[in-house]
Parts: sequence; structure tokens; C-alpha cells
Amino acid sequence: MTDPVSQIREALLAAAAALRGSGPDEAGAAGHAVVAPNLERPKRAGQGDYATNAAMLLAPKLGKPPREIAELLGAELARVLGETLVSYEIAGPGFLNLTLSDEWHKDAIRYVLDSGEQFASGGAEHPERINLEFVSANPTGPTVVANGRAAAYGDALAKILIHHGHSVSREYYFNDAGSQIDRLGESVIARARGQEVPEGGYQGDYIVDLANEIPGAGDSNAQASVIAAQAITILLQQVRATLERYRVFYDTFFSERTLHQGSPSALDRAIESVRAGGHVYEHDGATWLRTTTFGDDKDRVLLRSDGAPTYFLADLAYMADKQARGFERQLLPVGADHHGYVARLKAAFQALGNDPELLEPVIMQLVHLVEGGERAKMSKRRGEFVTLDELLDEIGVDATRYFMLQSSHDRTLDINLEVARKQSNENPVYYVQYAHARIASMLKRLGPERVAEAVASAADWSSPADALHPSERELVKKLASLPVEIAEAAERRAPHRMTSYALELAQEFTAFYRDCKVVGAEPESVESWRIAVCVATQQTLALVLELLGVSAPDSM
RNA sequence: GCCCUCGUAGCUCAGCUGGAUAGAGCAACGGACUUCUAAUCCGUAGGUCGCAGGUUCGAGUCCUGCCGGGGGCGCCA
Repeated sequence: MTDPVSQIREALLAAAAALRGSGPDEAGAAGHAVVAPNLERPKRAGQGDYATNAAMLLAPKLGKPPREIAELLGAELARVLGETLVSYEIAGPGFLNLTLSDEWHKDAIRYVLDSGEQFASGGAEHPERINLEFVSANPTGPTVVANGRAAAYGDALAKILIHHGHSVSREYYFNDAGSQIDRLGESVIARARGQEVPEGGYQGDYIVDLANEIPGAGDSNAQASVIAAQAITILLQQVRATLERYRVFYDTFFSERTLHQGSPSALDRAIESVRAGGHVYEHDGATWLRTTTFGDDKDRVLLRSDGAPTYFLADLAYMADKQARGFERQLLPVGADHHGYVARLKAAFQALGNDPELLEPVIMQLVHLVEGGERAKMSKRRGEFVTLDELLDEIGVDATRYFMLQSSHDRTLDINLEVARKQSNENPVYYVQYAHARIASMLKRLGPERVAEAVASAADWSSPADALHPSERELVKKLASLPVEIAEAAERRAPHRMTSYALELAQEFTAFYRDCKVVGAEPESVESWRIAVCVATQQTLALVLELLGVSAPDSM
């Protein structure tokens, strides 16, 4: 079953192909590039339902003026589409504006309703097994607001990719080995003894809580590594609880320490793998990976001169492990403060013998909290931060998730705490939810029997004499565009597009609500049609909100 | 210093990989509630898309150079 917009697109491609077949092919065999014309909503009213730039793209290939080609293309398209195409006009430099029939709009609603929860799903041309690792903050303190952005991004992206047809596993990698962990243990021990934390240790109040919580932390024979392990267990549980409250659920929590265990360990095997590729050498007593072969600034140490593995080696082994578990693609949202790391990661991935395209680090810009016009600093070690839990207490899960996903991940995000606290209604999420609740209220008033009957009576919707209202046509086209929007959001790793879509859909619905009476509309066939439009809209709003991890309430 | 990244309305941000007269929300101002939910709607105002060049039929979008914000440049994690 092809969605309504794709139907038009395919007709357009067919018409373009017919034109190419009849015209002189200037491009010749070598330049036989596929023309990929746009099919988009015109920005201004009165320019039809869809517009295409196909004629302008074909012009250089066919050696004729764009407007002349547009005329030919329009005629061909009219032949292909039949009654679906009511009219076309040539505009501007060679745009072709298309006006579609009411019947096409009704078919679109039927399609949406028939698709149900599967609407706009499965569009991926090449479904992949994807490992999506996100947040992966070290459990050396509470989850902070910046983690909340990564969590919202990763989770929404996972949902969108899955809806698009991919198989996605959400993964959280945590470091429970290495010197930072030792410092955590030392900090807890110091607090348990009523002392100041050592230089470079962790100073937050939560360290004191841990000191009280872990029995024997203040004993004279307490070992940093043992205490740290207990602290990490507790902290990881807290991280998990916060993220679950935030509606983020992982498939796997991956412990770095497991990479160090066994003989040979995963680290040993990783080194052997890149050594076999000829990318390893010894220098100054250390073991290096020649990452410069793959575009890195300088080579990187795998084993320090004292024999201790670097964090980088663990990452190398981790990438290999993901691969061994059968993931074709690794998606890796990382904070901007780690972006200096991506060149060596990609290099390491290649050193393992892989196509670098299959490792996708996504650089996320940071989140800043603004209070009193000043940016609040967030550092775990200094104990200055606002936790995600605190933010959730202030403005709630729905508003927080929506806010985090509103802006593109490659832009820094400022959260104004005064606004977040006092005027949470400013968040557009309520507008979207309100549209959903409003529909729920209307449908409730109508009763489930009437609604079911209206949806089932698709053949009788409206009557030929009743031209659809412009607001109805706009709303239907917004609904019909979801498959394209999902594809864009998935392929560009851009969940924030779905927040834009949600807002636009809610706006189109509200305009429809303003202009078109639903309950009690006459004749009954019109009421039925509009009920069906409402059901399709509600279903789609719920679907999009679900992808964003935001609730869709029936009343507000 | 070198590298990465961002710069669009007063504020927060979209802008569908080059298309028509750059759009929303909030804030501001003026209106609308015996109504299918006013957490709403209608209207007004608000822009040199950081600056300057370049590429072409056409640039917020691509290229170069500046300016400004953020980040990164350890045998740290």
C-alpha cells in the first residue's frame, strides 16, 4: 500500500521519465543522473496543493526552457493521474503547481485510518541493525541536565529509527574501571572519615550520602576499589531510576570492567586485531595505534609505558564487541566536550577493518542553564550542577522532553530556569497535547458507536457537492506528510523535526476546528467525514508524541 | 596558536541538503468566551538571516575570508 503523497511522487517521476524518453537526451550515457525533483507544499496559498521544481531540473537535460517543459510535464501528469489532478499551472521560473481532488484527500484519510499505529512506518529502504549508545555518563554522580538532552535525543531517535523500519538497541556504557573510579572511592572514604576529599576528588554532597550509605567506608582497612564498586552500583541504580522516570529505557547497560576481564580479555583481543592489520607499534615503552593512517591528528596510546590500558583502548575493544554482537551500524551521540575524540574513534574503527561510514558519532551541543541572566556552571567534580531530577520536579517530564527535543542537536541549548519554573505553559508541548485532548473530548461527546460508524462509512463521506473547506484540505495534507517527515527525521538523525511537525499538525487541526463544525455538522455524511478526520488526527498526534516520549492526554 | 561547531524577529527556535514575498511559539499591543475544551482564536507590530566577497537563472542554505559565542587540543577520563 503506497501512501497518498508517494502516489503523487511516483506519478511525477513517471511523467518526467516519459518526457525524457521523448526528448533529446543531452546528458548522454555518462550523465544519466536520476532527476530527484522536489514535491513540496507551496509556501503561499493559491499555489495549489503541491509544487514541483521538476521542470527546472529537466530543463538542462532536455535543452528547453523550464516553463515550456513544465507545460509538457503538466499535460503528461494530467494523463497519468486522471481525475486526481484537478488542475495545474506553471508559475515563476518554472514551478508546476498541482491542485488535487477532494477525493484524493478523502483517500488520504482512509489510508491514515487503515494504517493505524503503523502509519508512516517501515519506510527504510535498507533496514539495519543499529546500536545506539547514548548518555553513557560515568556513574560518578547524579544525572545532570546535559545528560537529559542526550537521553531525550537518543531515545527519540531510537523510536523514530525503529518506526522507520530499523532494528535498534539502546545501550549505556559506563566506566567502572580506571583512575577516575579510584578517586571516587577515595572521596567516599575521606567523607566517611569526616575528612576533606583529596585533590582532584569529588566534592558534591552526594559523596557524603554515599559515605553514610556504604557500610565500612570509614574503616581503617577500607579499599578504594572496593568502596568505589559499591558506590558505582548505587549510583548506577540512581541513574537508571532517573532515566526511567524520564521514560528512557535501555536494552543494555555495558560495563567497561567486563572488557578487562578474562584471558585473553577483550582488550587483548582488540590489540591483536589491530596489530594484525599492521597498525600497532611500540614507542617509549608504550604501545601505540597508528591512527594518523586514518586521518587523526596524532597517534594514540593503547597501553601506557607502565602497561596500563588507556580509556581509548577500552573504547576500541567496545566497538569491536558491538560489532561481534552483530550490529551493522553504530550510532554514537556524544557531547560537544568530547568531540575531539571522534577523529580517533573513527580511525580506530577503520583500523579494525571497517567502513568508517558505519560508525556515526553525532556531536551534540551542550545545554546551559540560565538563571538571573547568567549561565550556571555544571561540573560534577565541583558539585555545581542542577540534576535532571530537579529539572523534572520543576517542569515535569513532558515539558522537559519536548523542550530538549525542540532544538536541533547541533545547536547549544539554553534553558532559562525562571521561565521553566514560572511559566511552564510557554512550552508548546501543551498546545500539542491540548489539540489531542480536545479531539478526545469531542469524540467522547459523540460516543464510541457514532465514531466507529463514521470511520466505517468511508464510502459515504461527504458528497460530491460539498467541496472540502481549505482548512480541511490543509489538515489532510499535513497528516499525509508524516511518512516524508519520519524519513527525514530518521535519515538525518534529527528527532527535533518531529516536534516541529507535532506543532504544525496541532496548528492545522486548530484551524480546522475553528472553521469546520464537527459535532452536528449536516448532512450526516459531512459529520462522518469530519469525525474520521478527527480520529486520524488524534491517532497521528498520539503517534508523534509517542515518538517524542511525550504523553498524549485525553483531558487537560 | 591550531582544529571543531554554532550565529535567523525582543526571547526560545524551525526552515524539508539551492527554489517563489524567510516562518512558528512566547513576550508586547488591540479584540473575541450562553460555543464541538479560551492551556484557545483573530488582528497589529517586530528581519541588512553576524559581516564581506564568490559560485548561478536563483543563496538563510554551497565556497573563501573575517567577527562573535561555545567546545576541543595529556602515556587524563
